[in-house]
Amino acid sequence: MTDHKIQLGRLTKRSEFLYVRDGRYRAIGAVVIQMRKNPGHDAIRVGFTATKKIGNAVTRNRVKRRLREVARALLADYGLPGHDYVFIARDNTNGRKWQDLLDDAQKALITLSKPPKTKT
RNA sequence: UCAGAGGGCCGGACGGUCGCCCGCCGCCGCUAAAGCUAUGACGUGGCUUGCCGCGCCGAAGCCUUGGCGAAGGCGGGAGGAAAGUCCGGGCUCCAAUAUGGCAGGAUGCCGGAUAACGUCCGGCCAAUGCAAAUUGAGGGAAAGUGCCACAGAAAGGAAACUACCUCCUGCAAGUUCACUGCGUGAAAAGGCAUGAGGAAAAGCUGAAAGGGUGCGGUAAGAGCGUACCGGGCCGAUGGUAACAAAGGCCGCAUGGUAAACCCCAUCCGGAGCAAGACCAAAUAGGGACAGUAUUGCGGGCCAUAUCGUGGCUGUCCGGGUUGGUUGCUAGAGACGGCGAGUAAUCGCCGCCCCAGAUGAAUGAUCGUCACUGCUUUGGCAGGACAGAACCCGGCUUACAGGCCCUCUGACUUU
Repeated sequence: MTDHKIQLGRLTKRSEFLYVRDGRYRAIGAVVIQMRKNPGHDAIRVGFTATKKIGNAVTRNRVKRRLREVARALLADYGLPGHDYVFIARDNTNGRKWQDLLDDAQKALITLSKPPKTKT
């Protein structure tokens, strides 16, 4: 159980998003998750991205809120400390059922938490 | 009841679980500054030699104020268009954006409202509609210039052309009559051609053809005359005005286009909260003040008046970029009542505080009930347009579904 509060940090600068973009990523269902180890801290930090391809400002806001709830529900259990995450919305994120969206993100996070098989 | 016109309003509701942003409250912790003191340090005096008095310093102690952090409590938290960024203002800077002119731009019936507007309200005129109503860049075409495609004879000082009418001359054939013989003469009407004149009524066109129709008139015609319609000029009178208009005169004279140039009138400096101000960090040009020289430069351009700035010397210090703070939300403010006004709107009183984020909060999820559609009547789907970003007043555009009020026309009934 995770009774202790895990403080989720927030990515706010463009350079931080660009840093995570060069890390590992996994796309399942309606969500794409990028992850990269950040030696500068040992917390879990997260950012969200919804491009204009998703829709107008109202849909982009709603999609980012859903992804934020997904991250709050899952990262405490499946996130690795000292890593930065970026959740990217896809075209069907808005219409995806809530339980399916949770499953997608959970699978992606489990895959990412295992060490990579082929190390380059 | 059906069809239609105008205006106003709402933009699902309730609950469970888990969260976000801002403000306030009190508690705890940390921290900064000021103040107070001893069981403290120092100086000095007294004496019974380890106590007392005085002065001063000064906390890890007390107290006051401020800041930060975390558990908690309370309050608030997207729209009618928040949108497009199309107008108008407030606010800020641009070295002063002052006065006059030019250029450029915008607006354009009249009156009112307003901080202002290209907005709104009321009215006038024109067009459309049976009507309620709607629409209108709605000043000037006798200041000037330009343009009027295609078609058409002609697209603008009214003339040329076709066709029409009259007259002169010429031509050849025919008709009739006479003489007579295979021809001659005469006559009237007509044909063709040239010329002169009349007239602008007819000419397929075109968005538009220099008033229209009828009758008379005439060689043919013509406002040539006349009746009606249309038009122009003057205009009693009404209205603040746009404008309306009784009546009179004129046979009728200056086509359209100013979302073509232009003319007239009114208004307008530019850029925008990524404006601007402050703090911290770190690398090259640099900045401030004083003295000196007196000319150049500086609003889109010119002139006037001030104003700012540049060169050199001396002294003293820090700006682009990144991050943070501020600007930042109490305002042409919301609601209610009364009053003025046809209305837009304004005045007074009462009451309230109602988002301030910055990779950007204002929610995610589940259930119930309403709503809409389909349906085998059990249920199954769906929820429009759309997200504050300095703030107001408008305009424009988008919008599922629903509610209310007023008015018009037709039909039916009483």
